[in-house]
Amino acid sequence: MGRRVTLIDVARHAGVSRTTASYVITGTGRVSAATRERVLASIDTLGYVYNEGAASLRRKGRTIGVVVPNIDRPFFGEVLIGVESTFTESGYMSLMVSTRDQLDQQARLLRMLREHQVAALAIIPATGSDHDLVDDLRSWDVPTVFLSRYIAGAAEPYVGSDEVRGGYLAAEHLVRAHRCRSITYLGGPKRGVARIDRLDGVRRALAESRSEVSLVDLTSESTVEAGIRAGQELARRELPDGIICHNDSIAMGLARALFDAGRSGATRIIGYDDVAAAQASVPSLTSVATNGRLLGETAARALLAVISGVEPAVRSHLTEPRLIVRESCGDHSGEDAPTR
Amino acid sequence: MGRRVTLIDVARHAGVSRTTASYVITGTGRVSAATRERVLASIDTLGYVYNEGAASLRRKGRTIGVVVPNIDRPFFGEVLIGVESTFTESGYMSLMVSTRDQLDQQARLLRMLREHQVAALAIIPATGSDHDLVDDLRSWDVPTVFLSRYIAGAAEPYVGSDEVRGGYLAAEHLVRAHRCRSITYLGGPKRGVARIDRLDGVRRALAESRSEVSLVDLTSESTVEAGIRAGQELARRELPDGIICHNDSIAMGLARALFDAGRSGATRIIGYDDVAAAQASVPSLTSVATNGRLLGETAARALLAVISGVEPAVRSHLTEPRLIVRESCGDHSGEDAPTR
DNA sequence: TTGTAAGCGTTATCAG
DNA sequence: CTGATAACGCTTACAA
Repeated sequence: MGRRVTLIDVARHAGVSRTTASYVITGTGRVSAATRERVLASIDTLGYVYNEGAASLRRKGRTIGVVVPNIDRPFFGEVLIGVESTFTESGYMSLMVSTRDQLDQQARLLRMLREHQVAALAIIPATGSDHDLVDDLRSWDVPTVFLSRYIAGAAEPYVGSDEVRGGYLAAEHLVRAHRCRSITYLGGPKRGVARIDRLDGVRRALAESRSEVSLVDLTSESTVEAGIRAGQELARRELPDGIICHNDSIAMGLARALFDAGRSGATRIIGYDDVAAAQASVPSLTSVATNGRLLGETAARALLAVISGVEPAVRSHLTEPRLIVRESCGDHSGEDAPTR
Repeated sequence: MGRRVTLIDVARHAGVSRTTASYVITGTGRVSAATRERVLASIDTLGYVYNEGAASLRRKGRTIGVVVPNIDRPFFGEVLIGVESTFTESGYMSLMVSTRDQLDQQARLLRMLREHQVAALAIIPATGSDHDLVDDLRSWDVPTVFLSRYIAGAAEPYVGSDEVRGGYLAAEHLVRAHRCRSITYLGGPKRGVARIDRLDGVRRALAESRSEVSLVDLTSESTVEAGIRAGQELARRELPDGIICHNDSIAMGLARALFDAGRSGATRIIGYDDVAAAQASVPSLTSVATNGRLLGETAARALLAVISGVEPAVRSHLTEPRLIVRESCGDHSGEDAPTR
């Protein structure tokens, strides 16, 4: 197990200076084709591998911090795919951490990322993150983008889907196509911005419809289990005409609970995110598609643009959600009056 | 925007040498309580942040490479949660990359990880990885563990669930509890080791049962869509008594397609991995639970043990899968003869 | 208990 | 086009 092969070894072996060797590796300086060949050959025979860490001591590093609440939530998984693939394609690596949606974890992990000198940061902030987080990141002074969740009242760069529009699309469909007169929004963290914005969109849609529509607002965790519990609860009372769920997991749990209660089809269900499983569920899930992967790619590209100096500051993007209509929101074959 | 604050600044400000400052930060040397306080105070007022990169130039680094085929497959997501949380708890950070299950991508990303001097490597190898990969990693000489997939014929450290046992459990249930006489194994990459092992277990179960049971072996992608297509195909012919799917996504797609064909309940379905959505699907999915999260934690711990010198070599682990019986494999209320 | 000094492997500046 | 030489920020014998 010999010593590590360093640039100096390569240089010696090729009969050039360290500088020249460095030039051919980074492609920076002007080097004659002949010497380049020689150096490349030496690298190969010596089995030299570039030391990114050492290099980062001088130039800017090539690792990027990626902060997510839960890697295993399907939607975040999609986002991560977009982020990671975009970065690695450009030669950057992603230091991914998952906060479990807890503020103390988030603080700890951000500190670690900082110590690792990440060149930029993409963050889906833990629910409850406030201006303290923004201040922290500002003082840190590294290009940052908020992804999928933003901090209320902070004008930081943000890439996400238009939540207001998403809520609007769902509610408008329930009211217009299905003549719903009572709607429940189910799930999500109480004060989450996504939730608030979507409810905003829902209310807007209700206001536009000229009929009286009642709106009930229920919070819950964003899991299948929570959806099941909520469904069991709801099934005991009179069901609303339509239920908009904070995500597809909740929606699937809800649908299952209603099925168990013998009330499948008794209300219209719309999910959110349109994850892969949505089309396979029975009934197949109508859902607001947000294209997490695209979101991730967009965020990554925005960061790369400022890292490479193309842009002076990170640009915000709001993507347009689409409503994917399937079976869970009721019959589309003809009229569809509420079956109260 | 001032210069970076370095250890030297801290030392000066606290009126000690760089060494002493370093000692209090790393907790390495013996420092008087008084000076420690002074240094800590200086760190705080100066806003010093430790430079992990610079430190790694001397001592071993604290980043670990994590290679996955697809971050967004639910099961891998679970595994990643386990890996990541275990590492960050011990102060290590995970450099995660996703190969899209392609060998060339995998090679490229491994090279990048190597240049980043990762202290260890956890890898779910891309399908088709062979001894070349093993050789590459061996020459690299960094503690490595194969996770969830191993390389056929290589005795490298491996943490995964007992696939043979998993296949056995599924088949045994179909044969014993449901008296199935024809079984199909559906999905997975043609020459994947998991697939081969599970089929092995299936055959073992069939051999143990004293009755003639036929086995059909169908490959497919591991997605919901592929499951749907396979289901449409299968529904056209005579269905087997039971179908064991390579994962839950396939199983859900399959169940949906059979439902659409009006043949729900016409066969018994068993999934694999027991992801969160399995319990919510209609019918709820019987599945072989592999506890991906535990797998990830185990692999991470095995690596940490050798990094920290507690163990001389990475230890392999095989975890025991469990069969979670739900509705999709048929009625358990009484007798259950095949309904041919 | 604290300080001195020699690296770690690369990049950047500035002459040749 | 090529080569010295000085950083970069930290760890770690070894000496005091």
